[in-house]
Amino acid sequence: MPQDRLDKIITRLRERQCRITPQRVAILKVFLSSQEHPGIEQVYEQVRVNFPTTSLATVYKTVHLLKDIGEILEIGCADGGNRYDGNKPYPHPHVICVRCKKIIDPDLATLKDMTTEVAEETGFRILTHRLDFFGICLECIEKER
Amino acid sequence: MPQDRLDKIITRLRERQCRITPQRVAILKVFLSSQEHPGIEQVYEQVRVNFPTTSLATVYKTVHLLKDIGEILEIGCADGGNRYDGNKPYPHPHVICVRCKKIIDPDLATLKDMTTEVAEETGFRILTHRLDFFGICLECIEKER
DNA sequence: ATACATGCAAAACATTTGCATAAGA
DNA sequence: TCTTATGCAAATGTTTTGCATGTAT
Repeated sequence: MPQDRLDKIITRLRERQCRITPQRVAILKVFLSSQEHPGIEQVYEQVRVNFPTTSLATVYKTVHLLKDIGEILEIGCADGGNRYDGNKPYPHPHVICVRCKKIIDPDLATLKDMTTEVAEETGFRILTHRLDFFGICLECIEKER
Repeated sequence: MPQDRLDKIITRLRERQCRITPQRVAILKVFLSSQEHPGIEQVYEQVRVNFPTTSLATVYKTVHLLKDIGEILEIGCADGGNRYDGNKPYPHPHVICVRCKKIIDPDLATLKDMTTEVAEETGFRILTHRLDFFGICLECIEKER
């Protein structure tokens, strides 16, 4: 778990006069130590291992806060519940298995100046983007045989 | 409104032993004649002009059906309600204004063999993808001054 | 005639909100 | 101390579902 990043985020929260509560730290640690793009429910369950009184509302509020300050990225999954990326909180592609819901981050050589290209063509001031591929992962293809 | 496409979809529905009801035809016509990527509520209101007894549930069920057979594309808008594209029901990029919710389809020179690239790198069988840019359109930039 | 679709209301979810209480600073 | 965060329950908004009735074929 990247301790330096945790410290950096805590500092940023303090600067915003946000209070550093045990719940917030616990939620942050779940995001920073998870490679599985957890959803709200997973974060909630993880946090309740050590802080059993934590409420779902607090998880939602904290996630909203972290999203607002740009320290986690929301992956709109449309179907059941959003997922979040706390390790690479900037726009990047995802590959999502529609069977097991696994999400991985591919390396894409393409996808360079697409944002620039879109801005020039549309006149939009582009703030962010999302690029998600949906398919079936190797393991699920095997299982289907 | 592309009459030939409407006929083609109706034929496909018949082949699936689906019944061609006035509500379904009305919903289809809204999708085929709209360039504004309507949401459920817009379709509902449009359809009720001519068929005032139509229920929201019927709109949802028909949208689900059309999505299933691949004749409309769902644009996951995460925030308030999904939007749909009945004119280009295959994956293509969108540029979405976060202020006025306008959605336009840009022409992108890039974005060629990205799906192939992802499939090769991850082993996934890629079924579909989405590429959405979020920003502020020219009109909304003006209004903000 | 007989499936299948409709429309209504209720249910199911995810998420947000109001407010009294608890607890960081 | 004083303000902000928590936790609960209720509210919200979207989408789904069960079922009796209606209707396309």
